[in-house]
Amino acid sequence: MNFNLAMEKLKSEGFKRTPSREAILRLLEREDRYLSAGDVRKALAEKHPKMSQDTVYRNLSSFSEMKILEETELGGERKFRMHCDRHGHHHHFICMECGRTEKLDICPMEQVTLALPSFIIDDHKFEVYGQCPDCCTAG
Amino acid sequence: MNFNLAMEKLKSEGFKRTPSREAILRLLEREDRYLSAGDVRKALAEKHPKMSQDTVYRNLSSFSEMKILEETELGGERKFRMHCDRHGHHHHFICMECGRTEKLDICPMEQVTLALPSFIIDDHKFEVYGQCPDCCTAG
DNA sequence: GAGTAAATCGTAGTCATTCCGAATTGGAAA
DNA sequence: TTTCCAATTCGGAATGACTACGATTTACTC
Repeated sequence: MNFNLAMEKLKSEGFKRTPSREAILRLLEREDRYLSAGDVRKALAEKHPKMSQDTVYRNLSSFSEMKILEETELGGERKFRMHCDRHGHHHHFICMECGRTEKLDICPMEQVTLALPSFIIDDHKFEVYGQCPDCCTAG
Repeated sequence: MNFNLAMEKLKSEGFKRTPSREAILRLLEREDRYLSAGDVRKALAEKHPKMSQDTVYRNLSSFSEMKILEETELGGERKFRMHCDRHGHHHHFICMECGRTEKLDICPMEQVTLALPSFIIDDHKFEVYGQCPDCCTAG
């Protein structure tokens, strides 16, 4: 998803267009990796010094609920990135050095649903952690 | 892993046998599902009212480090369960109602390592969330 | 049984996140 | 364009999980 699509989605869901929301979404579009609320605040501190934490947290949660963002929980923090909606269902490799993500199309959920016939399955999480090629050589 | 094996492991790593550690490990053996530090404190409150949070957190972390426990992060909390060491590498289905877990032998990591030849892969997480058969009918 | 390092206690501190009342503002309606 | 109001934001306080730390107690060795 890109910035313009995200703004359309916001409008269609009855949300207002505010400078805070524009700045947060522009940042996430540019970074293309998982950022925490704190990361967002730091990155916007210069151009938006008065943006409160409440605003950052509330908007990130809203965006995540309406699927503009993808969300995960890592190292005791909630982290967010732009939703990859050009592709179907997918997961990510996450570089623990730089935060870079790599899309993975592999998902074993078909086998899981077959293996658990009497269970209701609502959700799942599949994430791979390590170092990306850039950080392998750098470290 | 069971209580006795866990106590052996503690001894072999030079840890002392204390009433706190016994109580925590007995509880986790009995429950056989993911518990948070808070869950542990509540469950032990009657018989061990003076056990401090420091003791609970420190011991859960130690046990996790030495692979007596398995650990995950769920709903903003660290959760722990006895390590399933009779079986090889595995993952879990986790019931969001009662916390019951079901072992999954399915894991797609071979395909992932093939798909990411120039990445260093250190770890991964694969969890499935939903309702177990008991909670399906109850809910 | 005495000595010592480990473990625990009680409490205070940290950090991410949420809550809340007051002030501001985007955007529809007049 | 101006008015208006619910949505949004701000600032700061509150919450909750987790960690840190000095003082005290305890498990284990000799």
